[in-house]
Amino acid sequence: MTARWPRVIVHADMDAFYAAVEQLDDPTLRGRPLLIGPPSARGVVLTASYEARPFGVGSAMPMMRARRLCPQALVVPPRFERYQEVSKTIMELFADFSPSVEPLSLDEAFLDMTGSERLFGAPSAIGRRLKQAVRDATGGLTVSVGVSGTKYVAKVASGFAKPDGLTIVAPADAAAWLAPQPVSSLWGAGPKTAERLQRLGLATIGQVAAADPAWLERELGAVGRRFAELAQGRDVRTVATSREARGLSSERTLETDVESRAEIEAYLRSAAETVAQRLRRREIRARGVRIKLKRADFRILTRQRVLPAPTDVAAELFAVGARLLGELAETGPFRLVGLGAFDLVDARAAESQLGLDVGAGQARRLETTIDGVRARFGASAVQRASELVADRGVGVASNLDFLDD
DNA sequence: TCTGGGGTCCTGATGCTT
DNA sequence: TCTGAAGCATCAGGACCC
Repeated sequence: MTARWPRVIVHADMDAFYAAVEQLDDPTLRGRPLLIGPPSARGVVLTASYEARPFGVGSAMPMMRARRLCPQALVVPPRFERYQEVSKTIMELFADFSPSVEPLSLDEAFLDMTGSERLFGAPSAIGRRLKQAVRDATGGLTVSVGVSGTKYVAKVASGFAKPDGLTIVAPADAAAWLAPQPVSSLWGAGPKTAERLQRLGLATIGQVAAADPAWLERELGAVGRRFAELAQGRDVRTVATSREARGLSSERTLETDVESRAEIEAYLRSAAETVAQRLRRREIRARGVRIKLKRADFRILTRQRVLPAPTDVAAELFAVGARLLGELAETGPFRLVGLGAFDLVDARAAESQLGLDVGAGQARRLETTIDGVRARFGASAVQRASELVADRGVGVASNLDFLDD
């Protein structure tokens, strides 16, 4: 019997999630190489099924290249609503195991299982039960699970024996277990940073652990200090059940590059509508707008501006976006156009700040019409009201009872 | 052999205020 | 009134993650 761990952190990561869901829903796809992703010429692979991976195909690979490497693979367009539905089932199941669940994406989450040994057994038993529960609840999907004393080690462990893996790393063994892993396994070390570490003579996590943390910080900045801690198996981050969104954006890679100002504006307008709708759905507003353009040579340009007042109105987001575009000296052609909102604030807090409370029953009290709203709250409120109408598919905007929800 | 979309965090430059 | 330092906010870009 091992000594009781100070913390028991589980990282659960579904195997080839999108592809696995497609194979679950359509038995004729089982055992076949699948590429989940848009069939467009400029798309990339979102997920490759395990049958496709031996051909050298993986996530983020350009679809055209993946199809050349694995011509027999079937390209399946993603069905995000379905993945969200399955994800909801899985996350609800995780909540039965622990009140402290932190979803990282549709297909992975951390669970803090500290203190649950009496109920679920030792860490290995927790892992086995979780895997079986996912299989039962989804009708056969597999999940890889890592269990350790910190988020970082649990995460590396879950990726250690994919697919359908279960890796347990006792906190006392964490540093030794991490030591032979490549530096690319460090959280926050992508290709660029891994290469920098290599140039510094550090190829494994053990070598990072043995390096002087002050030197690492001098060489790499804040990341260096973090790497030193992670490499020694130290990670004080807790499982966070809720996180406030910091920004929200919509962007699109175009089938062909665009140069005309009018065309770029049309894409900005559409992105502004998407962003505004999502802001309203979450009852938040943006205090800043950012536009993003990617040139044909892949150089990314961004321009941002802080707004005089928080907004969730598409027309206002677009107006600022168009102004930023107008101030830009670069002319394109551009392959991607996007618009984002940042510095998000709670809608009700923003409303009370502005005296623009059209959301909470006030509209009905006024027995309101659009003109009434305009007189009382100004044109921006009218604009917001009409966008709310559009959101809900209501044809006539004269009665604003629908605002009271 | 061509490179997505939606996010987060960090860094360095710059400008404003105290 | 001028100057410099410090602190802060803003901005643009880079890197990373799933």
